[in-house]
Amino acid sequence: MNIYDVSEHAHVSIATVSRVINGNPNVSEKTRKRVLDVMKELGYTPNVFARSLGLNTMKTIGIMCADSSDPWLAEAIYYLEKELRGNGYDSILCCTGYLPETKKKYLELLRSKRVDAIILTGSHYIEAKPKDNVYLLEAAKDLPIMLVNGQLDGEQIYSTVCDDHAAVYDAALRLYRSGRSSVLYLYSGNSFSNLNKLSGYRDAVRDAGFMVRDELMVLCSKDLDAAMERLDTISRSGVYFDAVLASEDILAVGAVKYADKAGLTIPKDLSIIGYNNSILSKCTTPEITSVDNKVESICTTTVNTLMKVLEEGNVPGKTTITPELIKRGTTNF
Amino acid sequence: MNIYDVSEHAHVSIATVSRVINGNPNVSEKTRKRVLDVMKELGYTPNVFARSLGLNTMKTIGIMCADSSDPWLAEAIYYLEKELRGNGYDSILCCTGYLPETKKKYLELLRSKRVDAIILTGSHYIEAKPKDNVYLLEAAKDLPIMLVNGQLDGEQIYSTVCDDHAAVYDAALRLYRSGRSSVLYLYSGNSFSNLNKLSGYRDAVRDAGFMVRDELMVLCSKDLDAAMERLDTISRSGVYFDAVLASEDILAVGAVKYADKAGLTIPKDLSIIGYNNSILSKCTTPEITSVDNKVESICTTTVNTLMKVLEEGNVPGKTTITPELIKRGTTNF
DNA sequence: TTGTATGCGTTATCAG
DNA sequence: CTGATAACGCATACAA
Repeated sequence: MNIYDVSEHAHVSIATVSRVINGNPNVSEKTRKRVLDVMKELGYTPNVFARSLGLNTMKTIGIMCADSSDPWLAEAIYYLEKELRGNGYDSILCCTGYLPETKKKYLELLRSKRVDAIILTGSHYIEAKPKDNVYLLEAAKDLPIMLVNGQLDGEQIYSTVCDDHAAVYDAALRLYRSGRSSVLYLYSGNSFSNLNKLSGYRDAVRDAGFMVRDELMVLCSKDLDAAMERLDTISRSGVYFDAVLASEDILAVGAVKYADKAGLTIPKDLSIIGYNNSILSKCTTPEITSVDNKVESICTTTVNTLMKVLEEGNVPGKTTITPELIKRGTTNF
Repeated sequence: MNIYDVSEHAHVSIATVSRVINGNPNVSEKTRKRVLDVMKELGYTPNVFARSLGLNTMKTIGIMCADSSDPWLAEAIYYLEKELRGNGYDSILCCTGYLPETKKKYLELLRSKRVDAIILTGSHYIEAKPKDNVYLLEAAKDLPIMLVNGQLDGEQIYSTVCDDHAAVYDAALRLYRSGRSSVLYLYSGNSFSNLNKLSGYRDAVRDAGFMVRDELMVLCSKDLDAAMERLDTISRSGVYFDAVLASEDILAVGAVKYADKAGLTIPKDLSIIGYNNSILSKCTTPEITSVDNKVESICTTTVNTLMKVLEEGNVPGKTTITPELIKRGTTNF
């Protein structure tokens, strides 16, 4: 069942059939109707492979992420896919894990599939050392590279980021202003985004007139129990803190559980702020004040930018989205 | 940069280059090496579009789900993608939402992309009325249809399901055996899976020697606050219950919040069991006893089955996975 | 408005 | 072991 069959049945050439398929206006209404009828009658569907070969594109975007089951990434993927499909593009999903070599390997793989662009979802794709990002600059010579919550300067590389520094700065400052004297910052890694957040925390501590203390900046694996135990250990070791600011909601949940266990009242004895405004922040009692980093905005912006890029339009290399602090029960402001 | 360029540089025919690419053994070691060297030197990558056209397959599977940001579905997608990629297949993601028409539309869309098979993820794809599933039977004439946690009999349709009936039956019975007299069943819809669960609940109530009462089977939207308020309303209306069995963890979280609000002690005054054993079940205090329905097993089984199907192997149309009750703090057994 | 002819980059079937 | 050549199904430049 191909374009030839249709052309025969409709008594026209394949060129005309092709024109009908592609909505070319240079077809008389009469023949157009006849061809459409035949197509329906035969149940004809154009062969995308043949079309792709000629046009050298399949209208497909590669979406890379470390782990699509991570709540934030899952939500991002949801919006990206929806938005891309709305623009007539398919999405090939590719979960790369967190290892640099595999990220690189999968990027190559997607590239060999001739996708029209690649979206790197999440802040884990930008490494601290510039040389570790060279492969992205290299790839961007062939196709547009879109960064969701990550930033890198380069030709054909487009970043849409949430202003994490400002968000954490603001959150920390509010804690101090509400009477807290010792805000512990709990974070889960050294990604681009995490480094920004940490720097926001540092600046806030200084601007609030306090000392930045190493023992109050705590690295911890992205796990509820780990966070809880970490805080417990720190407290027992004699370090005092009356607020926890976390780089992820799950760590903030850990903080709530720690408070429960230690018999602390929230927010009186311990204030807590999470990050991402995910469903997790609503599962605890009290519910967790959390930074909403606007996944949906970031993703729709990314896709809109990409569409403009693919239409050869001129677009900025970086767009910044402003986060918002959602106040709930773990803070007293 | 194509196979002709390589053939010229290597002084062989394109047939030989093609043989090298595809690992055909009928090539002398010497020429193979020469060709490989040239390919590397030129940075040649085979054009997947041309290859697809010839072979009439792109080694790509369509993954449909209602909403990839739903935690259970997100996890399923993660495992499916990983497993498929391990077998050399790409995954095209397609979020269809919950409306029958759009599900149908997107199925057709994926079909027109000539994917090698379609995986329907989640129990929302099987409708109660047989006629509403006819389109799946129709599609299955062209390609394998895999159901993840849904069941439908038909040629080229393969189901991998969790025994939800048994899981809920078992959970409810344990509640009664632990001294509960009035177990409220809270559920969020009438999908295939939900109907199975409900029937498991009913059977357990009877087998425990109690009456099945309509007011204890409560339909509620899949939302934390909705669940909490629903329970509150029911309780105020004079209906007594000392246990809540939920069809989703999020509803169980709502039950925990209800207990907090109503001043009930968990599990003494109110026992709670959730479903899915998701991260949500660990966020509350106490943590929620929940049914683990083995997402990973279901997904790897699905992909393994699919691979056998694509190799023309003989495989069963239905595989059942046994769930497991994970005991935590919201029950006293 | 319609038709003819050609190219897109492979794979696979033959013949050597 | 290697090479020539015909599909694969479509889009499009050019001709009519």
